[in-house]
Amino acid sequence: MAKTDGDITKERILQVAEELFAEKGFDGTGVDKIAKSAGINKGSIYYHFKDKNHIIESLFEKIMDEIAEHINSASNAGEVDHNKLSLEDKIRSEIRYMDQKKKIISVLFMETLKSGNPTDSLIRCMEIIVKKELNSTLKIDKLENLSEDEFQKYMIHEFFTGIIPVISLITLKDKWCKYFNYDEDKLLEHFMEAFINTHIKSHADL
Amino acid sequence: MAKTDGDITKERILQVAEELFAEKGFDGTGVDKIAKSAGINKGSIYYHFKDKNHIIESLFEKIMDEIAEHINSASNAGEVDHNKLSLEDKIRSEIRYMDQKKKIISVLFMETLKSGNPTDSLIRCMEIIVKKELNSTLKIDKLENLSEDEFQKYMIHEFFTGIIPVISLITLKDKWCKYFNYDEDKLLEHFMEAFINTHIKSHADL
Amino acid sequence: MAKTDGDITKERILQVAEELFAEKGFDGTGVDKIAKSAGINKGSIYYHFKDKNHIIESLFEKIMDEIAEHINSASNAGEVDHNKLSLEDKIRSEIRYMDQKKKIISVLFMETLKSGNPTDSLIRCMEIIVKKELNSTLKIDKLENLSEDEFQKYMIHEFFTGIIPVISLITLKDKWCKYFNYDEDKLLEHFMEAFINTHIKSHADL
Amino acid sequence: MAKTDGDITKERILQVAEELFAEKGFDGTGVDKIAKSAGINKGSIYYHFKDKNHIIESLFEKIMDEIAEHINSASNAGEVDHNKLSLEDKIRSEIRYMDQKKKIISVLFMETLKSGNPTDSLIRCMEIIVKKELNSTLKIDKLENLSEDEFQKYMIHEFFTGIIPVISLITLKDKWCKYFNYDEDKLLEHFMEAFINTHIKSHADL
DNA sequence: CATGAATGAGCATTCATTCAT
DNA sequence: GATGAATGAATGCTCATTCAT
Repeated sequence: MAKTDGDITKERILQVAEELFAEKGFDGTGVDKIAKSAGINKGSIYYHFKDKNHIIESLFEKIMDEIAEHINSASNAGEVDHNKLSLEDKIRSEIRYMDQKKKIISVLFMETLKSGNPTDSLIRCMEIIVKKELNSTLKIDKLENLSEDEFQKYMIHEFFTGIIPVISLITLKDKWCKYFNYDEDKLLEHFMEAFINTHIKSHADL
Repeated sequence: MAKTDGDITKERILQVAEELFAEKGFDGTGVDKIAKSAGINKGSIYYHFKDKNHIIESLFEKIMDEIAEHINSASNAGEVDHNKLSLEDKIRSEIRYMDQKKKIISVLFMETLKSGNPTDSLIRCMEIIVKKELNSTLKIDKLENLSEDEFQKYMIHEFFTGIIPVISLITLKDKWCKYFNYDEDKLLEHFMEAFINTHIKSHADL
Repeated sequence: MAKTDGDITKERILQVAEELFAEKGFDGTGVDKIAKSAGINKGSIYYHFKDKNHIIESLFEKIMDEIAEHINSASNAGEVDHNKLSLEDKIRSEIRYMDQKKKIISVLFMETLKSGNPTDSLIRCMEIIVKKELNSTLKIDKLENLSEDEFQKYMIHEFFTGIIPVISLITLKDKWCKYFNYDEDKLLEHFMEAFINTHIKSHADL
Repeated sequence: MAKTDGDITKERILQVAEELFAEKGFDGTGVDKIAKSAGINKGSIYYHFKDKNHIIESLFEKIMDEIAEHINSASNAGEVDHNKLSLEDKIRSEIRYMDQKKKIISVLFMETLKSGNPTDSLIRCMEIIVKKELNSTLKIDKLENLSEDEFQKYMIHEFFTGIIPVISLITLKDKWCKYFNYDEDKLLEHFMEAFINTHIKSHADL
């Protein structure tokens, strides 16, 4: 299970690609640049990935696995630790977690916005989160017991008023702060207040 | 003031470019393709636009002007007509308006998500809307009377829990419906409910 | 015989083209740029000149006519005025004259250096000068009396050790002075000395 | 130290480029044509050279290195061999050497003639030769002992009445012979005579 | 005469991809 | 596993030229 040289190279490619895709977009990033930034030979990339698309697909799979794992570990590790946290702290903690993933989330977002692209990974990825969230929010044993409409109702609520504001915050905060010349911490505070007064408050009504 | 041949060509380029950028992204769209889709010669594009960037910039300027004008005309035309509408209807009407602009908004969104891009047009564009909204929401004569922090507080609230959910709805709804095989009208209904229960409700507290 | 608007435009085109060709070379200069620099419409150029080549050809004809005229007027106007000048002053005066034409001479030179170009205008142009010079140097009534070899002998002597050093001085002096950070007047003095000690001195032997 | 495939390709590019640049000039030669003439793919050129300018720069560096080496080897190999040659033979030998380099010298000349071009390679290149020549002509131990003006005096003399006639002969002789329908060998003889009667004779006075 | 607009071929350059070593 | 080298299609852009008005 030890990491081979190849594994290390592969990981470096993914790491660098994530960075560059977030900076310039998938189409705006050349394989050449990935290779150069990773300090490896361009041909090497094609040893590890069948083509450029395979790189972004791997990135998408990786983030989806990580999020799934994060969600499970959170609820497991939790019970004791996690439940002691206030709701606000939980949200802050989630935002902090998301912030670590902001690069790949930006990429996910950009690609999903392209209408001519079958990519729906942002939705697929966020579905994992929302389903989990729904699971803990609702006192229902099984999600499957919900009618499609009820499922969509919650899904849409969580996605558009919960997830989307958070990932927008994360992916846009740098530009926001630069544009308004505003402090990031203050932005986060105001966001928290707004988020609690909208999305979180609405949870009480469910 | 009559439209010259050149103006018509220029408009067709812009029109086609908007469509294609929304489909494949800015970097994913070749100037060749724009020309072919517009039924004109590639060189012609460079007669009207100094380079490819100039096309997207023109598109951004155009949407910003249109939105500014839309906002003004809405509040002016209003008083009688507009005020008769229920709040819900007003929101629906705004969503319908935004829906017409969804292509360029997608492009705006994608480009703003690229961290290595100075583009902040999405923010700049939405700032116009939020400022106007703030103006009518608050009973304050002048926005300038607000402290920077208070201004940011409202701005952040409106942007991340008001505007962002709406433009996400608009730009992602096609993929959402396809992914979940769900009806667009129903999606809209659920969104409306969620939006009212979160963002709109929070307005009462201001 | 009055200059029409068209004539003025044509002259401006030629003037600007000369400037730009000397700066960037014929191939390095776009018709677009000529038009822009001349402050006229690109199509206009094609009213006055059938194609880009026609511009440079006109330029070449013009300089050849001017030089022919200069040579005749010099020897005519002369006799009194001109003959009063010392040999050195005559050379200085010729160099000053050439200096006014340095742009077109540069172009002539560049184009003649291209082996794949039928252009031999530099040679043709300089032939005029050398023939004239020979005429006044030699006490022979008719150049035609010379055998081909004798003609070539003088021609080659005048061209390569007389004309060429002078036009090289003229076309390269700016770069020389910049490269060595040397004063132009001093360069001219040193050149004069060298020129007199080589080419001019050799005239005594003829 | 063995030549790799890449080195061979690179050399072929340089070789072909030199030929074509001399024929049509730098701006008149497309990268496409270089590739086709070299029998390689266009993209390959950009693997070996960062851009078109890099090709000409490499060519300039190469000739400068070669000339520097030629000059050193000439004076070293010499003493015995070389000094046995008559002055005339030495000149002929130098002309023959220059003739081998006439293509790149033409290019050097053309580019240096463009006023809008920082290129001063012709001067820089010839400086090497003149300095060396000065070293052997003058009985002075160190060039550095000369005042700037004295240095310039000799430099200008050698350059404009020595080097320039020679490289003009070399770069223009084909056109001269074609224009006058004259024999190349005879041209060379006449040039030699003229050159000896001007530049070489002047050396006696130094 | 001059202009705005267009055209298609050509330009330098970059792309994703392949493959022998 | 990794590298250097190559390939051909496509990129963004400029070119000389044309022509209706």
